[in-house]
Amino acid sequence: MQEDIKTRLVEVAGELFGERGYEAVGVREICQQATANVAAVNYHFGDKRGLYVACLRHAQSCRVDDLLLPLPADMPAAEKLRHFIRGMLESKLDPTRPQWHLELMLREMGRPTDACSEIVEDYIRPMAESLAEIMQGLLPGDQWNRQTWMIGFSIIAQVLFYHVNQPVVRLLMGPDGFETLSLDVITDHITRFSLAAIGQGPPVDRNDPSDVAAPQSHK
Amino acid sequence: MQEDIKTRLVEVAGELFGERGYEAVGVREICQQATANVAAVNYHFGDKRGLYVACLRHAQSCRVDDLLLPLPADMPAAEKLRHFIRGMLESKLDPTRPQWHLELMLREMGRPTDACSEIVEDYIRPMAESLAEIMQGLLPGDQWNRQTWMIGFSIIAQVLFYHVNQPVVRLLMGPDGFETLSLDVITDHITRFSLAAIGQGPPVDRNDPSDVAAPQSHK
Amino acid sequence: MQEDIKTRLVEVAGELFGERGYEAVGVREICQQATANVAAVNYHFGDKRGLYVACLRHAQSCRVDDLLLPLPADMPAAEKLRHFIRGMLESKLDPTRPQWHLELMLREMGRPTDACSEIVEDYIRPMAESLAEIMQGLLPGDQWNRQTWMIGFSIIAQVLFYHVNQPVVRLLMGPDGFETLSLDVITDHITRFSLAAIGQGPPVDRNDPSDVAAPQSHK
Amino acid sequence: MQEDIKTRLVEVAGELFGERGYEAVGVREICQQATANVAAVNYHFGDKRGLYVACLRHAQSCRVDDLLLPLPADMPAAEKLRHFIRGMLESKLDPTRPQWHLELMLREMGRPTDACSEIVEDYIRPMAESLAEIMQGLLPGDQWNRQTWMIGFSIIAQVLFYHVNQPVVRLLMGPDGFETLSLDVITDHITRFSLAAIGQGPPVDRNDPSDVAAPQSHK
DNA sequence: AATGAATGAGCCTTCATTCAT
DNA sequence: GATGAATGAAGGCTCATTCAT
Repeated sequence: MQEDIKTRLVEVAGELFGERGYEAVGVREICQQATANVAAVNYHFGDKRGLYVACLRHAQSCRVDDLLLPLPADMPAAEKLRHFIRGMLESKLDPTRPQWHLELMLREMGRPTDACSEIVEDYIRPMAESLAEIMQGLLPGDQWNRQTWMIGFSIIAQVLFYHVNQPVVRLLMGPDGFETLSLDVITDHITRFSLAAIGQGPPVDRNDPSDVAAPQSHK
Repeated sequence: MQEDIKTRLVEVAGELFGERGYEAVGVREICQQATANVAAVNYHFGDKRGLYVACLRHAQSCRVDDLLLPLPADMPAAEKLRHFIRGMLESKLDPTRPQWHLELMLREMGRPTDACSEIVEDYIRPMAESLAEIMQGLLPGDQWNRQTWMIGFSIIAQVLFYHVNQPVVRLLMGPDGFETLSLDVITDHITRFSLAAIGQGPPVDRNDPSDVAAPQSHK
Repeated sequence: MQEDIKTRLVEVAGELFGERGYEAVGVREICQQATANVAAVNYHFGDKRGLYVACLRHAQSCRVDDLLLPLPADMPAAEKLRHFIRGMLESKLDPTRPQWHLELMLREMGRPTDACSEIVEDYIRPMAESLAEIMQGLLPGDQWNRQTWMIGFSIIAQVLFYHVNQPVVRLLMGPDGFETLSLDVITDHITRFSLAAIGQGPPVDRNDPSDVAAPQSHK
Repeated sequence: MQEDIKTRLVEVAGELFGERGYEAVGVREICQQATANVAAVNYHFGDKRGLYVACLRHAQSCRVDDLLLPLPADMPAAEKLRHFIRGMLESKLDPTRPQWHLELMLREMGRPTDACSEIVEDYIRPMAESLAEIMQGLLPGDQWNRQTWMIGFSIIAQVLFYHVNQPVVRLLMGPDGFETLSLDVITDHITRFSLAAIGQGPPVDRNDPSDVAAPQSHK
């Protein structure tokens, strides 16, 4: 038997909202793809916006779980960071999992609606805490001073960049250059760049020949 | 006498597009706010999309010039980088100029339309080249290998983060904490973080007491 | 209870289209006269053109049946022709049935759209075949050579003339003269003219005094 | 030097109106094709309808002349009739002369506007008189009784049929059959059909083999 | 005399939503 | 509880027309 209609509606709508934005998607299309009645959205969620926040909530409830899975205690902090970064990047590039969860969040963060603060508390802050914990392993000290925030932002920023600005990156580097930016390459770069910035690794070298030849030497 | 109607249309529309996105804004509203006729958009710009790209072009033409002003040749490369970063950040926070210029571009980059490649070529690429030149001063070598791109992206990413995710940052740090993130503080952090990452400066230290007390020691 | 809304829409639209043409009629006006919502046209017929072809189909389905009713096998061929001609003329003058059915078809024939070929096949060709059959009774021979077509056209042409050019005829003959053109008079004239043309009756004589006095001697 | 703007406007507009109908043609298109200003129509003709009636008048003034050119007095009446029929048909099929004059008239006759009665008096009635004169040569007698009118209508009707219903004829006969309907063939048929109908020629025979082989034996 | 920039009414269509079933 | 037919508001756009020049 097919899934619950409400669930189906949320999943279809989430995907479309993530893909094309709130305004560009019509309820007709959503209901049709979910094999539901046109009135189903209004019946189950009050109105279109109600469905949107339902998607947001669903996305956050799903994501929190697998982004925060505890890493082995004996893993080196640098390796934990790499996992964290890779985990965030993965959802965008991994075609096997629905990417709209993160997509939707990013959209919400870029231009916050009423539901934004909720998202931040339930989704973003846990992630930030997770990252803070990792950094605590790298640079023990006071946990939440401004400096810590900013370092965290610098790391997250790099991840988000590849997430959000993919098309611009493609245009800048050309299709061929862009193709070489595998998940591994990006993960490796951000990790090394960030570790070096906080004095926990060797600096990144533009002229490092190993980079071009064997992008992921630390895998 | 009031401004040229075409200009007024672009300014009003740009603001609204930047604020709410292309689809969420109607030409009727634009024309009303610009005290213009409903048909004015179609008359002057062909159609709504035409007005949109006109906004995009206007935004880009305003921005490009002042971001690329040549820096003194004798300025240290590290200082040039700081200026570059500060320049980008400034445009967001400077209240004397309409902020929709950047808003609109960010929107376009996040969900590129046909006009995106043009923006990239005319606005983004020159900026990238400007940054590459600075980096050439810091780390002489091949100019455009992949490593170079990624380092550039890591720097830009941090700047964009504070542009795009301002509301999230405020929510995470709380209003008080957020207030301390002056333009100087952010500039300083990104510059130091990036220089350290490429081995051109001391690592960033979360526990550095000087940071909290006197954020911008290099000013 | 009032008629089905779809029917009402077709009837109102058909009348207006027949009266003023496709382009000169707006959906607003149609819906208003049919006491329906503005969106009703698009909901029920897809778009305005959809309503138009619906009108066309309705018109054709109403007409086809009663024009083709089989005539008694023992009726003389000449009499069959008279019935055929009278049948065609009747539909124009019969006040009990909406005259827009024919109006619309004539319009379509004069300036054919995509739907024209359909009308021709479903409405015109059966009529042509019906006429051909009658002529086969008058002049046995090959059924569909070019000559046959042209004779048929000459007959139909006369009927259509009185349909289409009624106002011109009135102006030319004056109101009084026009009044004497009863259905019987016209039927009689066309029948006699056509029969004479193919050698199946006495020639028409402009000076025949019986005509003026007792127009329909064969009634 | 180029023609007068007013003339150019009338000619371009007449052609377009004749081709696509009044409503389907915009003043923009007219002015553009006439290399005139958008406001020229309103300036010279008051409004769009003013231009339309100007076209009508122009058409009538042109047509009257060459349709009524006096035929040689010694020409047999039957031959005069053939010339008359051919003259009317010609304007449609002859590509060297602008066909919109007649086109426009037919349009006006089919659905008369305010200008119709004027057209009838200035254009149609002279034509009718011309035809009546020819018929007087064929069947001397009272000039304007009803019978005369109807015979005239029967002749005109056939001509108009091929004029107006060209597309339907094409669909009915198929493209190949239609191609054989040259100007000569049609002229010949109508002439023979009409002469036979009034007892001034041999009847038309569907099975006449000469027709198929040599369509215009009387040429 | 003639222009062309600018107008506002109107066009068809699509939208999210509602209501009787 | 759930539907789908039907709604009215709003969408972007084109139109014939006008007015200052």
